[in-house]
Amino acid sequence: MLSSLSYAILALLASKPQSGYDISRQMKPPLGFLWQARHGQIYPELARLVQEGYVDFERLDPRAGPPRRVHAITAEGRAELSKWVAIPPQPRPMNDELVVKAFALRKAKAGSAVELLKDQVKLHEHRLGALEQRAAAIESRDSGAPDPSSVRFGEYAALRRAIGSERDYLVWCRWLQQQLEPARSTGRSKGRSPAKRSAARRAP
Amino acid sequence: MLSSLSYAILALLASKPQSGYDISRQMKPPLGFLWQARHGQIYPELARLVQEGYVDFERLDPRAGPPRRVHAITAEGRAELSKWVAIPPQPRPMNDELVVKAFALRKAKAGSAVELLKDQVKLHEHRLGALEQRAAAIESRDSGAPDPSSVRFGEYAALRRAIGSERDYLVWCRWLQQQLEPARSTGRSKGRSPAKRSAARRAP
DNA sequence: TCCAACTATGTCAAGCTCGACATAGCCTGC
DNA sequence: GCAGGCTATGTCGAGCTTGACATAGTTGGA
Repeated sequence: MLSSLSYAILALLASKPQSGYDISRQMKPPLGFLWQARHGQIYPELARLVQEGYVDFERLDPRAGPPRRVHAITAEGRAELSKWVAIPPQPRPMNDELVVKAFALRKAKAGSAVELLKDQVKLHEHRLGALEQRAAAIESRDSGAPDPSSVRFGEYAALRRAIGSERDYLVWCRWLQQQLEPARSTGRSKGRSPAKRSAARRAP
Repeated sequence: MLSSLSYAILALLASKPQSGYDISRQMKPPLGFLWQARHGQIYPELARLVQEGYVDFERLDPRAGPPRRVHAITAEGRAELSKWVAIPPQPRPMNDELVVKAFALRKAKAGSAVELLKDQVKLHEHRLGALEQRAAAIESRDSGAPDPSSVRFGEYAALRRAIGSERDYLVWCRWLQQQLEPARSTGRSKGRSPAKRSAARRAP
């Protein structure tokens, strides 16, 4: 049985032959949106896939720069991948430290929490922007969403998932900021009525 | 340096003294919404926290059932927790097999993919329902969202995050289903106009 | 009566992931 | 000239996580 990472590598190689370095760039956190991994994990996995016969490679010696190993998926690799695609996925927990910090917020000063949230919002806005740009590039090329039979459909579907996820994350961060702001202000909140405060906190 | 799991345990113990079993029930996948972990990871971590002095416990021997160890956070534990809450969180990648499968979808029959999505939707609808019920219970108790100073605020914030995440996941699953359905139908699609098909696929 | 499921705690091997270390040539700016 | 950054590949130890195995009393149904 191959690891999930192996299948992610096979999926990338099925879309286009490429080097381990190319793969690691696409999977590199925090911008990777298919499967995040570091090169330290990718190269050994790639070597294993070659050994098992699911992938082969060709050495390329460009004039400039170090030699590259361009990997391609084999017929066996394609068969293995399509078998795997049809079986139910294993859900992985999305354990997020920020959620734990929000849970334990009462133990901290509200000020540091707001600082922390601002940084998080900035980080996720950056990632969201990059993802949206990529999705927009595909949409302008295909005049909307690509057809499921298109080579670009897979990337587009993965992008939509990542974009939705980031937007939702930002919505939550901003909701949390809004909750904390009235409590933090030392002077300004005096002018605000309790009714207004309560309305701002009310769930939709 | 403690692990993220340790802080999640401390956060739970800060809200209420409880046994390792209680903690493992709250963290048990797939319903855990603060931090997911199995008991096999929780008990050793709890023992370590006791050894480090961040947690202590009391043996309780109920008439019925096996003896329980009710753990409580110490003053040192609270200090450690509030120090940690103020530092920036480490982002963990949300690697989802289903996204990889969607990426590699062209390699599979559309039929099995739709089957698979239906199962996923059912699973996530179930989790979403359970989370919404919990959130609703808190909202009815507090007539809306709890105040940030409330003991229930942390749980409510974590719940909102999990609920948003599930809803977003379901939106994506249904979008993907919609994309695949027209392509899968062998006879029914003949009556549908290409314009309609294209409009259904268009990005918002 | 026996089997299954739940409470309650614990251990452990195997596998996955991260971050650091290592090498080496090329290019750009100071 | 040289420091820093990029391309490009690889190794490795430490730590995190999973899933199975282990124990043992209680409750409820077939």
